[in-house]
Amino acid sequence: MDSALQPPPPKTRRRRKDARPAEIIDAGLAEFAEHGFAGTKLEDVARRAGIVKGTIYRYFDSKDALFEAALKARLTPLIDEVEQLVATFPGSSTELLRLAMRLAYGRMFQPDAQALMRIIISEGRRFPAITELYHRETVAKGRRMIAAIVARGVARGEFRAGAAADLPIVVMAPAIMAAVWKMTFEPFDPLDLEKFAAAHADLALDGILTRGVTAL
Amino acid sequence: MDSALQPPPPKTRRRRKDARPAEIIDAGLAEFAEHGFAGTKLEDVARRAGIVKGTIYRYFDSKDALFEAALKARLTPLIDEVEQLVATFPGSSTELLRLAMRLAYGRMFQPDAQALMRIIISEGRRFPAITELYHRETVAKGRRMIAAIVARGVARGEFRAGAAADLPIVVMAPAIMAAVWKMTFEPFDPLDLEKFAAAHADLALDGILTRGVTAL
Amino acid sequence: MDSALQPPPPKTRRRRKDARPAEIIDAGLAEFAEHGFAGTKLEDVARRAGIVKGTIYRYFDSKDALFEAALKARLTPLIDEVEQLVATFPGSSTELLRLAMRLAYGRMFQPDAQALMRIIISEGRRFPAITELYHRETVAKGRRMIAAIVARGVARGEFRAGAAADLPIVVMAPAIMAAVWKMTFEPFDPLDLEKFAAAHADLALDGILTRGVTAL
Amino acid sequence: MDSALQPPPPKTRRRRKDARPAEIIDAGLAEFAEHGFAGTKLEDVARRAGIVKGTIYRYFDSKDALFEAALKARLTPLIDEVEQLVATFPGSSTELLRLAMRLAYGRMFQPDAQALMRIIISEGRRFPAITELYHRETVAKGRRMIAAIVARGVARGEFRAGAAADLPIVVMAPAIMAAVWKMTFEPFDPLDLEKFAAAHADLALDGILTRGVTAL
DNA sequence: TATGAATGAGTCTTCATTCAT
DNA sequence: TATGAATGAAGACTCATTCAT
Repeated sequence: MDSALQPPPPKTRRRRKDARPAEIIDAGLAEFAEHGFAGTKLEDVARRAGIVKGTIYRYFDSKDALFEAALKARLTPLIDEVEQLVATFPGSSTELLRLAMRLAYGRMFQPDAQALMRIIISEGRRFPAITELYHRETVAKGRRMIAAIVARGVARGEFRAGAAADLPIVVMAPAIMAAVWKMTFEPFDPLDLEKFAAAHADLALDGILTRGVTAL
Repeated sequence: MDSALQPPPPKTRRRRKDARPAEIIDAGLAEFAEHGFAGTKLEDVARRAGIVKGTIYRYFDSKDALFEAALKARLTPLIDEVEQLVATFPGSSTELLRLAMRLAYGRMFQPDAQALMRIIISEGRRFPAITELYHRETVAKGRRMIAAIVARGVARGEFRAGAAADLPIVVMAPAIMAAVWKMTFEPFDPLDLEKFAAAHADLALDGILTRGVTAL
Repeated sequence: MDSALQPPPPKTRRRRKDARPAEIIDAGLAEFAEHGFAGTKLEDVARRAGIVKGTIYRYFDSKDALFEAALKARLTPLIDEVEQLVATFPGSSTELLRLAMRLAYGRMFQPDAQALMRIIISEGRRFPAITELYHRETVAKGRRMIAAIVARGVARGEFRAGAAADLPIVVMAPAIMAAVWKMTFEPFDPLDLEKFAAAHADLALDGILTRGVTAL
Repeated sequence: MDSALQPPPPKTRRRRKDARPAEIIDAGLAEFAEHGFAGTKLEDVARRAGIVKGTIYRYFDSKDALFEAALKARLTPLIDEVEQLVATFPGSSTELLRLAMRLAYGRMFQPDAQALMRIIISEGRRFPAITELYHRETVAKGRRMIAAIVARGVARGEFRAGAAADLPIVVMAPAIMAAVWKMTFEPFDPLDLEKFAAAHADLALDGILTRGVTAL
């Protein structure tokens, strides 16, 4: 997916370490995710990219510019066609929801996506344009997708109408917690993603209440 | 609760610039939450506290020390007695869970708690000791609490055993998403906390599936 | 005259090298005159002022700001009262002109004035605001002064009306050449200022033609 | 005159970007005059010459080398034969002086000569070898020329012996002021060169005093 | 204790210069 | 020969920290 961003290796051997923008962006993303914007030293980015500090400026006007470019490069927009998928999906809404959850988990826990998320949470306030972009291309689309699925389920009588269905993002919410957990507490208290995803699905579909019992 | 950290106002009037540690900590917390550790300038902290940069060093050895002190000061440990509450709670487990959720929401969205959370997410990696402390005093306790509640519900036949009950933190997970959302996307796409909490409770208790239908 | 710009020495002993703005300005002016704006290193300015690079920034926002401040501080405006002097001068216009020339030479060849002039010539294009200020406060006033003197001489029948009297700045012009010469060729071909001033006066008053002979 | 420095265009058509030394020198001279030595970026010189930064190094060893080469290339030595002209000039010394002044003005206000002068004034101190060369080839020769003319005038009884005749450079001095003025204050206070030259001649020949009146 | 000036170790950024193609 | 990428040594500017008062 991201591979489109990295042009194929050049035909002839390169100078020293092959330092095209893409590698700088990779290095930058990693450093920004690790140290935050202010805490990142361009020297470290350069070293990680195998080049020298000054070279960064051949491709990016400033640290800010690199930051924005790096985030934008990795911000892989959710495909809009999902809504069509929803419309044409042959199976049950439960299956569809499970599929969506698998996609979401599969995507959210890619290293790049994790890095991006961490950066957005940490630095978003200072880079509203990027936050807005991220929100528009990823968050909002994801929300529309899950809303469409829930709406379908309700329409077909598979899902309950109610407060949860009215704010369907809550259905996907636990995945965010898992992501935040992983980027924060993993070293002290690792999270078993498989189990968590299963618990998530279990909760989201059936709730915690015993079957047949009317919730308070 | 925090009051223990803020000594009672002195009996006599203070100088215009009243710069005790607590005010420095307040200022520091705010600045750290806003700009991150590396991005925070002690000069700004001082200005916000109404004092002068050098004065900070009268109370804190270094920026690091202030950072740790500020976080520790605001890190209000969850009271351990909750488990007793769970043991002695007279009502239904649903009621108990709703109560816990109210407590959680009431607490997590205090400005201080939000600031703390944001800082932990942003800077946790670089300050493992603090992250660990936060995890121990807040996260782990919260998890034990919710686990106790769920266990009680299951034991009393009110809650389903199953994947969710096995990883009960998932029950509280959506609140985290709300917190992250507020600290990140609120300006672009505000979240109605009341509605969200209601949807959360609705989902957590009943799931999204229609009643009486066995989930796939 | 400039002394007004240098506050009296402080009552108590100073820290290290006594580094108030005025000393930084002195150092800056010297360095700028010697190396031009771009060629001047703030480190050198600091060293010359007996301080450290960073200290400059306590007093000046940037190299630019120091540059402008330094020039403005040394730009001692010509006193406007000269015109009154012209109106009330009791002697002949020749005496008055000689007096003005003495003043001009006495002033233009002060080290500060030389430094200022050299900087204005070298950097004026890049700092139009300063050039304009210099022009307004020094050059234009000087020109008005000489114009007034010449007008007086013409009115009293002492000076010839004619092309020179119509553009009286030409009367003072040779002094500029002397200044430029001194700042440029002095090491190779020193200029005897006394002799030059005498030659200047001789030329300006009598011209090169023999008396009684009508020029071409 | 300069043509010796610019080789004739090649017989065959050139590539689009025709970047021989002469064009680099043109560009360099312009940039140096505009921004000074330190303030000039080779990248800008290259762009102005229609080539690329690295190419400059094919022709010049360093920025310094380009600087010197550029100045030397434009430094058109005054022709030594002037002295012969003086010796053989048929007309009056006044006519001869006027002729010399016309030549001087005609030459000094060429764009190249202006650029050169500005650079010499601005950077001369840092490049004594060039300053000395300029002095030797232009200034000193000019001075000899004017000295010869004045001497002739005095010898023929047309010019007064006296202080001005003893330091004949003062006769030409106003032209320098005009040059400095043009390169510095022209945007704020333009100088009418025709009028100035006329005033200059008027002053230099007749002085400001009324005819028939003994000065001072 | 509080201040504010000073320090100096960084950090970003620029740019003359080199080098492989 | 010309290019354009890369280098690395500065240089402007910042800011945590120190220190005299």
